[in-house]
Amino acid sequence: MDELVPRDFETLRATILDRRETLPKRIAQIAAYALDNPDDIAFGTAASIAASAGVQPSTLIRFAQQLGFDGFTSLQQVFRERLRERNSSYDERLQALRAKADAGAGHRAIFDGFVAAASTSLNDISRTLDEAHLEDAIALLAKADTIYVLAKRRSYPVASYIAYALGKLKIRNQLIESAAGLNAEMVAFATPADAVIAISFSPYAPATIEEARIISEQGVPIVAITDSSFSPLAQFAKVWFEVAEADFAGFRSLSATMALAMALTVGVGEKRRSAGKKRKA
Amino acid sequence: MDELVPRDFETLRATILDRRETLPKRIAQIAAYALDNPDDIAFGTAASIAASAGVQPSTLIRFAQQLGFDGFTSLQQVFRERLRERNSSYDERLQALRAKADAGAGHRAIFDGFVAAASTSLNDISRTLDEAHLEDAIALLAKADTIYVLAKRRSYPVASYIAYALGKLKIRNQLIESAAGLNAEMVAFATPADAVIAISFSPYAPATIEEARIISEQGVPIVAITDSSFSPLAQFAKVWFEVAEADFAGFRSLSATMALAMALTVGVGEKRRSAGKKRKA
DNA sequence: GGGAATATGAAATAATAATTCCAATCCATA
DNA sequence: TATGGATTGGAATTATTATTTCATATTCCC
Repeated sequence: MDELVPRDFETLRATILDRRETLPKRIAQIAAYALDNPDDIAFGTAASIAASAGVQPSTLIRFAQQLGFDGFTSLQQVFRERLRERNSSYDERLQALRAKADAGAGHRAIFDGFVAAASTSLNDISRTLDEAHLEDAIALLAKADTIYVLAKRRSYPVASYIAYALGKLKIRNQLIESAAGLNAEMVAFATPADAVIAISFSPYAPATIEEARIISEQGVPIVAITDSSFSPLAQFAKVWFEVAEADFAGFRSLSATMALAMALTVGVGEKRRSAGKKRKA
Repeated sequence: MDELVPRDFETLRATILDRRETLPKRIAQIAAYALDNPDDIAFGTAASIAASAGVQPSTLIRFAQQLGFDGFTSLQQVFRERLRERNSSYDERLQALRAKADAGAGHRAIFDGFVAAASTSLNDISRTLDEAHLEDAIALLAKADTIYVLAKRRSYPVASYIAYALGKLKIRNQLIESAAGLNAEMVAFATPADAVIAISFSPYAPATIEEARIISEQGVPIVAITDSSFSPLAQFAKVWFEVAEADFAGFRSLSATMALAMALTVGVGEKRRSAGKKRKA
């Protein structure tokens, strides 16, 4: 043995590419197949992989041995490890990144942390979103005259994006902003024929809660996006979604909330378009 | 057989959680282990998994059979398929989802589309972000008296989040909003001792470009987040980032931009904190 | 073109892993 | 507390899969 055995996928890949020219035909064939279909190597049996690649199982083993492994099985470990890595819970990565950032490991670590927090949140909501709630919420919003959008502080960016998207889709909407202190008046215009999208996470902005309470007492149905069933928003809402956003460096991600918000918005647009002919006539 | 066999991981997971209460002790033990360590199930052998979970291999097989599989092997397929899925390029998934949404496959497909678009964008920026630019941008912003934040329309939510985060971090900042039409005056206050974060994507909001031009002519350094080197913002900027956001149903994701924006913001906070003693004294 | 070294195919063999079976144990119920 | 049914442990069996072997083919020098 004149060499170290590649223990991780990237090294292995580099080694293979490096020797590509010098490999015998069939071995090169399996080498190419391995780089093109790493998942198959990870999961398949020697026989099945060999068949897919159009070689004999023994060739596959020779390939592994040529790379310094003692057999196909240990080569396969590297491919499996790769999947594990790639897949290793974002939560763990996030944990590691938080530690790294705390230790002052540069700004790239901070950036990676935010990316990981966003990814975690997206994974999470993807798993937990209740489809029936989504349908209910869209149905409710689609028949509203005006959609009011209510969110402050940290959640405000989501509200402003919803308002932008609704505008683009030509859906009448009103963002309840606090700039001029006219919120109470704005809220007073809402009727049961309208609807509200309200967004708030712990610690809940008091103004959001208060306005949600008032508006629900006027009989206006509310779709809420919040973070737990104990949220005061949940009790005012006709339909509510629980969204758990991962946080990093003290700032929670908005990615999951954004995705849900956009799905609601575009969903409403779709629903109106397909139901439009009847009503608008 | 009184039931359908779960063919995908999510269904399987739901089935397991559903029956958790009614399962015999050892079976419940392996069930919990399976949900906690899905990767181990995907790659391990019946014997190794059983050992890790503290049960007999036969129990593992009974577990599988109880769920309707005909053995451990077919149960394992589901866990392997999950890894394959998770790992299969988000781009391909996005493609499929777009088609599905176009075909009117319900609102869940729309939601999945936005999640996939966000994930794709995050993956992408994670790969392509230039670390040196990040350092430069943070250095530039950290020494600014006031950070001006400039973005309209689609990018406005990002700007508002930046402003919120800067405020939280006690960093003086000014969001250039258009509400009262006083932008020109606001912009006129900026000096070369300040800095700007400007965000704009094609089709570039004319107001953003115009204000960026004016402010750069006043000698105020600009950090830009935009989508190509041809962007008019890029030419006014001292440092600029290229961010490619995937789009779905006509709306581009903001997740990558958000992650970058947060990294800049928190990065500036960090830098100020570590340099603070010198300057503030 | 001849011959040695190398590469390949196919089947035999060895290893490993899944499954089955049965005795022992646990648990609920009368 | 006895009894039947369900559950569990552990070894025996069966199936599957990796590896080895050897005969055959190919390639590369001289």
